Amino acid sequence: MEEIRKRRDEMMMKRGLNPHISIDCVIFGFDFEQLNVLVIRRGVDKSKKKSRMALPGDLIYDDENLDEAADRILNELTGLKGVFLEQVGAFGDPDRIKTDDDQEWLRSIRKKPEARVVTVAYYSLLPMDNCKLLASSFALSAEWKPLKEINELAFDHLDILKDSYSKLRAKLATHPIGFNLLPEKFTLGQLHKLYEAILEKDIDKRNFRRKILKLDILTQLEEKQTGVAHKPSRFVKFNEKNYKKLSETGFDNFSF
Amino acid sequence: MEEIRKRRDEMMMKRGLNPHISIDCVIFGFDFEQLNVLVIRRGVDKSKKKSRMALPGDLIYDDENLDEAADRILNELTGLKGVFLEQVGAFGDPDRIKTDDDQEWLRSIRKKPEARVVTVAYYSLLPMDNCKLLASSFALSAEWKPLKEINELAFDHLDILKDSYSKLRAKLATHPIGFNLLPEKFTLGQLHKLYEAILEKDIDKRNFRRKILKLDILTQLEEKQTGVAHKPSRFVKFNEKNYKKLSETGFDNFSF
DNA sequence: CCAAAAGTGTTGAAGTTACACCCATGC
DNA sequence: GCATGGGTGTAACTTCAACACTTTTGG
Repeated sequence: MEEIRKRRDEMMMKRGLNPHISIDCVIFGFDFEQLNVLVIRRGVDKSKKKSRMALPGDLIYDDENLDEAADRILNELTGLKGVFLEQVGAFGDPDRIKTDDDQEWLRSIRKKPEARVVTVAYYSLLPMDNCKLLASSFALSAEWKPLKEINELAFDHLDILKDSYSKLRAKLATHPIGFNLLPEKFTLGQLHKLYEAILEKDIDKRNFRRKILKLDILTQLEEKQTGVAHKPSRFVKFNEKNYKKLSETGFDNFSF
Repeated sequence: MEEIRKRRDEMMMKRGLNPHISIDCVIFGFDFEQLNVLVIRRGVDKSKKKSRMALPGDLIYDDENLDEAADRILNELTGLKGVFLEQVGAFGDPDRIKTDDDQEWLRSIRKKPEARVVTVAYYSLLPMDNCKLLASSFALSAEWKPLKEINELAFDHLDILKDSYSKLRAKLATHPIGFNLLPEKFTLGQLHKLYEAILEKDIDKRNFRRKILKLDILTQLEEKQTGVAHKPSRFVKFNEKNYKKLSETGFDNFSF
């Protein structure tokens, strides 16, 4: 703990941490069954009761903009670069630091633990497979947790998570972003399950396939699944060009 | 100028201005012809060249949350309370203060003009009629300007405006929010023009009316227009209950 | 042979688009 | 009487929702 603070203090000297603005990231991953969120252990475990987990986040540096800071946090934690990342918004209730536990945690990592901090939340979609979970300057450890099982988080992180999730669902209704949660090659069945998991409802298989295919953003590959105990599915990947275009325009609807 | 700073300094003593976070508001109004935006004059007119205009905005107080701060700014400027207000997001490029002009303005109103400030942007929709334009602690004067004629603004306010506008359009495609720009009683023709103005395209009159009416959020009134040189239109107003419900759920579409 | 997911079409209902004329009013 | 926007219906087309069976593989 003392170590962490020391290292951070050194960093601050060099680069200029801004103690008033932080970034928190809601990192979504899909394990082909359900939606998961990356949460960190803070490690204030003094009194043996398990401390609440938190969203990964950090203060920003004075020489980086908000998107860059979010990118940095994501990269420190997962080793990934250039993944889907979108701002959710700013959260800044004066009383967002609620519990003693939270306060203790802040004292352990911040120079001015009592200062009001406004946090800017981002959500990110990434393929869970080629993603390591690294300890980092702001997290003792990190782990994936099913979205449905997350009932409490430190600070106002549960609010942030809820907002992020509803933003994800809204965006999914107008933009083909779900793909960001899957590996490069995937099957329509996986995509189908992904939509069902995010939207929390059953979707008719035939209608789903028709609708997705009509978007014309997928290229069918020759390669098939192996080692599955059922008829193997053909893999698909993006048609990058069409996908980009559609990602920008979206397929809005009350459209006239 | 000196006056303004003095008054603000007093306020800060009492209440605690947070010099690191500001709020900027994009206030949209509709004059039955086109979309307008409320911009303020900053009044740094020393060198006689007209200074650029800006979005209304202010630092936040330490005891108010972000939504409250936005509400306060809006209320100071227009006298209105409880109007439609939605967060756009945080903007915080380290170099958002671009010109000498901007820097001079900051020196005139802020204690620490060189500090990095992250701003949280909101957009607001309000009926232009019962809205006064008041000078306020952060604006010498305010005026409506057609959106289309705004080609430059101070700081990064033009970026904020663009983002707000596209957020407005996206939201309009899924939620019946356009009504917030109209007075309590309005005609379908006015609403039609409003949609055309925001979406920047012609919309077939009959299809528009059918689609809007099918939402079942309007109540037809007996009262008709007077003093118009054509067949007078019946006024309509909301069915509050249905409107609320639809505002929350939206009428999304890629929906399965 | 059994379990498990892949893959495939049709039909009826609902929604969308495009389009033209008469009406009520002020001047 | 003329200019202006208000108000109305239909037909062709597209999209959507609901629904069941055969195929391929592993075990």
